[in-house]
Amino acid sequence: MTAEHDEPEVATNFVADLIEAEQQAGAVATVTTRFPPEPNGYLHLGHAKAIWLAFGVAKRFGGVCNLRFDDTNPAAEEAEFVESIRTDVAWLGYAVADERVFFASDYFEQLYAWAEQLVEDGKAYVDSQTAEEIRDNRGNFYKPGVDSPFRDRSVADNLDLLRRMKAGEFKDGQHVLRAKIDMAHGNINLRDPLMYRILKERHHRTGDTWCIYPMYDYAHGQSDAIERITHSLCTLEFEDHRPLYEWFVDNVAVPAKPRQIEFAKLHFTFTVLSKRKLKQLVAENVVDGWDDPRMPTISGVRRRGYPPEVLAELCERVGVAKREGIVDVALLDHILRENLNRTSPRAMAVLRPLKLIIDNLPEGEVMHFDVPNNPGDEAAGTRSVAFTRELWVERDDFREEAPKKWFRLAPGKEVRLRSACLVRCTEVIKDPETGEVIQLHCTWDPESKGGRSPDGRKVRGTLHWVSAQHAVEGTVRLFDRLFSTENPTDVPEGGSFLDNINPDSLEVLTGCKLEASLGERATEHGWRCQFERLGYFCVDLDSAQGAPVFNRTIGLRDSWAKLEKKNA
RNA sequence: UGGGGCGUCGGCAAGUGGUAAGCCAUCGGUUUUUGGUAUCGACAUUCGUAGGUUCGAAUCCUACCGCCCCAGCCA
Repeated sequence: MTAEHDEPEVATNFVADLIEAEQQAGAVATVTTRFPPEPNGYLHLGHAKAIWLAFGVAKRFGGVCNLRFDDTNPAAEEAEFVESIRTDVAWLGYAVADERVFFASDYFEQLYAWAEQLVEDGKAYVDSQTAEEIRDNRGNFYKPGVDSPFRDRSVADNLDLLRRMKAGEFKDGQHVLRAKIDMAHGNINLRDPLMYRILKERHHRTGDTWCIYPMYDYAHGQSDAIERITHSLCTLEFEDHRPLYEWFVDNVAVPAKPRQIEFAKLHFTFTVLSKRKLKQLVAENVVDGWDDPRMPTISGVRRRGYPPEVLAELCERVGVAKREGIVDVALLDHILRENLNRTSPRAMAVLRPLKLIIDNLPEGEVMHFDVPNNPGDEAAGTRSVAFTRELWVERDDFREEAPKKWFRLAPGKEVRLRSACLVRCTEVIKDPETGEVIQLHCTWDPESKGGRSPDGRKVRGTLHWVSAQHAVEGTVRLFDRLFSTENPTDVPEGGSFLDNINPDSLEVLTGCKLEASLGERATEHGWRCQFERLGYFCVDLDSAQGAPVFNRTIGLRDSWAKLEKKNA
């Protein structure tokens, strides 16, 4: 047991390898990256990967990472999203200093000055075709584009027009500024891409100062250069934009030359991760908002009870590559459970209560048992739990006719009540009308206090329980995956991904019986624990004093359910 | 009929000329007062296919096949 503490291996990836190679090749500036969200929606698991990569790679090489809002389209963006994004990034564990938070809109003035320069250099022109004409003349995959009739305007005319565009003399769509590159280029992005469009739209930060706004391709690389970004990481669909990114950086007098590197997005089975679709789920009330615990948004998983470290661990294990793949959500589930098992204190709660009476225990007698808070972690200590004649146990833990390998309660069967004692079922009371089992009678073995088997007899079933007299009532929400098919977007002609919604993704249980200690947590929103034998839960935002509400983050692995299903 | 990418186990993913890591899933065993956890074992004679170079190829060459992205005044 000597110093075998190897630093936890940090998995490598092609981006890190690339930077390392650059550093070994010689003088490199401090690695600077950026996470550039557009403030037009909430962040989701896909963004978590981009954040983890951008911030992670910067940290790994002793550099920094900026948070830059790519707010070049006032028609879609709102300050509300700026706030939610900042909250989410911070929650993920990346404290971004205020002086590292930027906005593309901070650079509007500079970007415009460079645009005039490009015009003066004869490398940009004002096009006055209609949107439709521009589209038609752009050609397509098979047909080269056609030069705009305005392509050869004089520098003076272009400058004049551009200034008047900026001054607000024209209507939306009347003119655009385009880079003069090559209308016949195989890469359509280089067929004289638009740099500016007229948009008489109030911007969430610059207000009405501007009525022309730069397009992504023109703004992004230049913003990177201004911030001295060395490595501009983005997803694969921007690969064909790289030549354009480089064209601008080469033709504008920027102070530095950033490098764009693309990686594959994250995808999960049984999940949808596109802003458009997530927006649709919210808009059509399929879920209860962006932070619905079933949503794959950062705010959703936060409310669901995910610790932020789980997402970083996930990214670490999935890796970074250029291959577009779909990660099995089971991996996420596994990492989640692994974290929660290690960190969650245990408690007992009965979700679907059934009364159990111990006949040979006097009424009014209260015993207290010491229960470990985490059997895997002695340092977590123990707590005292009250035990009485009348208890609540889980309905699912009783079967009138025990199937093969059933270790739980059944007439005549003996089970262990966790940390308390052994009891044997002696009588089953049913509702004479409905036949429903409403109460169980048992006798306990006083020799088995603490749950030990006094004579070594095998008792394979162990049940969780709550003293009826001490129980606190609460609501528990059970979540299942939002979609019932592995690839929700794979739908037949005319179908919608909404057709694959799992109708049973939410189950709300009221009147659950919680161990007394749980009642004291009702206002500790986000507090996590394990309900023994059931899963990991956390206190929901809706929880209040006297009316606790718990969310099930994820269930425990259930090999009995699996066995039973297999035998069915 | 264009341009840009990608193809290694069911799913991720290492490997960059010396004879296929790891993780998840799956299956089986052990331990167990959570049918949980932990732990042990099984799981690619083969790297999209076909040729070629080489003593030796997932790695180099050639051809072919398959999949993804691009035709917003979105990012």
